[in-house]
Amino acid sequence: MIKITFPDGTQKPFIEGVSVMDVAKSISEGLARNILSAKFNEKVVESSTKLSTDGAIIFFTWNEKEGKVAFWHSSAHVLAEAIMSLYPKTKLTIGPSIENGFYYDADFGEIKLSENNLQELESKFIELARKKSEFKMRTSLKSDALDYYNKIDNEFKVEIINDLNDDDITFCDHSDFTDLCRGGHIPHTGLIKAVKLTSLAGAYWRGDETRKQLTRIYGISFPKQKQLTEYLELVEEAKKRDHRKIGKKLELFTFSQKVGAGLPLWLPKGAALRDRLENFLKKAQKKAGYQQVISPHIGNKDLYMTSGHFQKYGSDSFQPIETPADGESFLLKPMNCPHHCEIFKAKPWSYKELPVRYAEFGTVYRYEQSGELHGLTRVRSFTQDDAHIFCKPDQLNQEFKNVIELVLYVFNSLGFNNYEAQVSLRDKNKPEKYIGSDENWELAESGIIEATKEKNLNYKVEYGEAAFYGPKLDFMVKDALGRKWQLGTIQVDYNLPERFELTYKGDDNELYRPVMIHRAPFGSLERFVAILLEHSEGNLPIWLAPEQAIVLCVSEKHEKYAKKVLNYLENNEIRASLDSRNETIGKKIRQAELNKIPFMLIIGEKEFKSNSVSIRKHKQGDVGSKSTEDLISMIKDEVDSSISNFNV
RNA sequence: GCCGAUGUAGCUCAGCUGGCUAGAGCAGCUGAUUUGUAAUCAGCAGGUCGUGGGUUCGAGUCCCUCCAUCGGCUCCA
Repeated sequence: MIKITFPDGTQKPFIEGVSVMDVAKSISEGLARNILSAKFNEKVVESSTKLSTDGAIIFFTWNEKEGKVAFWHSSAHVLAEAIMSLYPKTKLTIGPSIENGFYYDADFGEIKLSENNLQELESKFIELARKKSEFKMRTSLKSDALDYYNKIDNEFKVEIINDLNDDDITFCDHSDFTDLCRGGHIPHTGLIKAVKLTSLAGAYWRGDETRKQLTRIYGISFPKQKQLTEYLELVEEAKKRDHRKIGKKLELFTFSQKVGAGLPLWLPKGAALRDRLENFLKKAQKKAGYQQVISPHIGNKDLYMTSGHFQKYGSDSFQPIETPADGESFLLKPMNCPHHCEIFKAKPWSYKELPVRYAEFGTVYRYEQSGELHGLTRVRSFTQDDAHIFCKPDQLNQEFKNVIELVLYVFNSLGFNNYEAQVSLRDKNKPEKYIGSDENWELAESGIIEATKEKNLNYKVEYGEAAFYGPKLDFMVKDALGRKWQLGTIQVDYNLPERFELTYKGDDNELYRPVMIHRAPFGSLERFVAILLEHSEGNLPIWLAPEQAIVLCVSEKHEKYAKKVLNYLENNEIRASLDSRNETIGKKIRQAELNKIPFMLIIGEKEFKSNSVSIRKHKQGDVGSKSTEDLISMIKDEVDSSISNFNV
């Protein structure tokens, strides 16, 4: 007999060799029907796994993440089976579960798959799933596994197996299909009731651009048809939050083929919105001791040779601008730091004057790959809310923490509560990707980690994500479709000060090297506005809203009084407009609602006579009428309470 | 840059297997109406069908080039 402990602490004896599924059945038939995955002593097991020792068991259903992982991973197996049955010459590679669904990467050889083929794959998938084939794990010798894949000429699987350290290789069989696999499956294929193969994409083998491009099929599956329908509806809903749509509708920005891909054009309302964001940050930065500087949009190539950016990015970037003079060339500014370094160099510094904090809303230009452009989130011209702090090494920790404070203030003020903090360090195996000494890197990395810990930030570490001159603390936020984007960033840099030979004089009359912090709470205005629009669905906080109020008159007869009200609003610095068109009040309201204007002020005979306005709030409807004075204070109160102040 | 898809009026879309002067709704303009909390009615105007080439008696429709956009991959100072 073995003793099995359940999550609630109870223990039950079982005959040695009892299967995970049998244990589940002993609790209830219902659980047994719903179980998708299980862990025994912290290890993922199959439902068919036979247990032979004492231990703790946890079952997972669709409601748990682990259940979904097993479900989607198993779905990838069925997809692979469907692929092999329709395209027998395909070489399978890998097929993991992902955040929302799963994919399988395969080499289809000469066959060019298009989205039309997904339909038949989907039908085949369902046909195979309905067979209710059990997933069974099987162990094989490494040499046998290699023989098998060499025989069917699958160099990808051979490579995977060769990279495995284990002597025993595991396979997962279901029906007549087998695949190299680590394990973690649902009991049988029949549990997969609904599947949608969502898209087709090219993906490089092992994510390496220089290696073979495979065909990736993305899909998502569910235990119930209804869940699939709901999921697809959710995706449709999310698409409505797309900043590209909202931005167009609200007339914030546009693109022009003639101007060029990835070069956003800000329309008046969008430009004004940016202006408000800039002023908001400028105000906080002033309090935090930053000084605004301004640098040109181009810089001599030598500047970027000194910084190292040209060597690193020169060939993949906008090419230098040549002048009539011999050997003179300029680069479009791809970042502001070198300029700020030169600003710092404009005069000698005493340790008493540090830290120096230079801020600039600097527009930069980067030649992003054509396939990478994406609305406002990935563009070729964007404005960073950039600043560089030059400080003494012993000031670094405090300065870094102050910057975290500022970033969090920005995020909180704009309602980004679901950010992810990421410490991006270098990949020590690829020293060629970075500049500077190991010693400087160690200092910078430990500096970031220390300060981040002291601020009690929850963070995860990513290796190989650092900038080439230093490590970063990035703040990642998801868009409407769950894609992660880096917004705020704080970087510690010991290297550029060295390359630019920046110095300050210490109390011992010796010259010292300052440390540099690069930071941008928004990241870029473009990306920030994009994510802000997706999060708010275009319903911006009222202090940011392009239009805070609109006066709607019931008929043209009331235009004169309406103008008076508008005037009054404008004199009180409320952004407002008047809709006095010859249209019904219903239509004007509808349009104001669609334009997401927070306050709609309706004016007709009644209001004219009583010298009042009838107030309707966006998404809320009629909230009664008020005198114009009360209206102003009501709006002002709401504006004031929608923005918080930065306290140092 | 790579894989796949898409591109028709300012916007959202229709246009079957190639066949008369390319359609609709919204927006716009003109007129009627003077309106009370999410679309008043009528008329008018608006399109080199992304671009360039090709096949054909004939191309929005088929083929190729390029451009742009969308979903991914790679990249992201």
